[in-house]
Amino acid sequence: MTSTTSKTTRRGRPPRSLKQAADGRQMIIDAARTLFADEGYHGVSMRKVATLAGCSPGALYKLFPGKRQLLLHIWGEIFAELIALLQQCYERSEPAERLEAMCLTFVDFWLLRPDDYRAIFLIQDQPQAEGDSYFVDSSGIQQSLQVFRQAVVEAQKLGVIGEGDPDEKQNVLMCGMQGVALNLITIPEYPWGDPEVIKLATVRALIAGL
Amino acid sequence: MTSTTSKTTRRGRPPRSLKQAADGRQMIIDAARTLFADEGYHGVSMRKVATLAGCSPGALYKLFPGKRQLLLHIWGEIFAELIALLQQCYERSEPAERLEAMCLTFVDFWLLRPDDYRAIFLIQDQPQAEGDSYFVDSSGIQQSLQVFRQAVVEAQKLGVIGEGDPDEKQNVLMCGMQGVALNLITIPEYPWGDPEVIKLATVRALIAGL
DNA sequence: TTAATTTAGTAAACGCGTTCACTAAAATCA
DNA sequence: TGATTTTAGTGAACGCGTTTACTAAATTAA
Repeated sequence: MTSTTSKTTRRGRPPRSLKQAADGRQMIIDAARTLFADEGYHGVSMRKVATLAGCSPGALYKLFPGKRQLLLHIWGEIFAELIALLQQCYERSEPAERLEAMCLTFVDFWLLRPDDYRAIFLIQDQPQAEGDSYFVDSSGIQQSLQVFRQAVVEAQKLGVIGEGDPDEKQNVLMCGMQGVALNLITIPEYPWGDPEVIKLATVRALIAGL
Repeated sequence: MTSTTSKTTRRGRPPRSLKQAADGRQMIIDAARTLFADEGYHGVSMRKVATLAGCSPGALYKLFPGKRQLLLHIWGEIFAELIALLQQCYERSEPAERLEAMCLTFVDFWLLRPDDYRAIFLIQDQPQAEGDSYFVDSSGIQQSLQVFRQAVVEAQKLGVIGEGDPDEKQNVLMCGMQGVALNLITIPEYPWGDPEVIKLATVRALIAGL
């Protein structure tokens, strides 16, 4: 124990308050967003973000551990788009075909946005620090995917897919769908055949096999 | 027509002969291989390769359009390892479980080599030129995967998976397996649960649903 | 006040992939 | 023999992500 109350007055310059830090982060995110909207992914560089945010490149690293963690907040918007589409799909489809329709929507979403897909999944700078669940926590992916999760549960009730842990079923579906997107987008030279065919075949196989 | 015989004597310095170019490429590849063996992926930089090969960084771009196309030749060796494992797996397993065993081997291979996986699939510098099927052609992936293809065909004969285009079945399986690897490797923060569980669940779902 | 301590932020540097202006070399044409 | 043309190869440069040495600022302790 350093002290009983542990409120031994600190000695040097105080760090930014949480609010200050959050505000600073928001400034930077806004700058990045502007840059992204104007010039696309390739236009978002740490140097340009810093310039637009009115600070030095190094200063960004006081608030974000790296570029990836900064871009995360932009990716959140793209996921929001995906979720919105899934929601629409959920509402407009019949229960029996709902899961398949949503899965196809999921894959199509990425196939139509190969650049976004690459930027989100394919950019891994260095061996990421362990335990800092930055990605999922900060963008609330899990919660957003709840509509998908619900479709899984309902499909189970309808007997479209088997019983068992719905989280596991959902994960299997997501892995499979991302696999299709990954392969078609990053290895376009391989003779995958008609994208529609492999997309449909994969989704149906997964649903039939679950 | 510029000329009937079209063998109008060329005017300037002649370009490297095909053999010269191939030899030059081999020098560079060997340098890259050495660097890779000594220092891993992060040790392979165009500058260091050039130094080791005894030329300037710019010279590399006369023989390779970019780093990715240079690394391709190293990746070929990694694939060879994978193919060897698949071959072993084929020989050691019973026909009825062969396909599942090989699929699991496939996924495990990447899960045990996340750095290799990232280096091969996740590094996409710029929008790739269209039509230059560099990846598949140069490393002969398709031909190497024949043992897998054979397992698919045999599984069809045994009724383990359904009938239909075996290429399509193979593609679906590969997409699914890569999907598992991709997700577990690049989004480790997400609660995928036990890797073994999702791996097995995905492979079995695919096989059961095909 | 002054010294000590802690943080914020900057400017320069590092190594990177890649491009480009340029020089050197090797061939043909006059 | 030049003069010309085409390619090989170099070295400097660009912009990048990131790190680091340092300065400025803000606080407490003496």
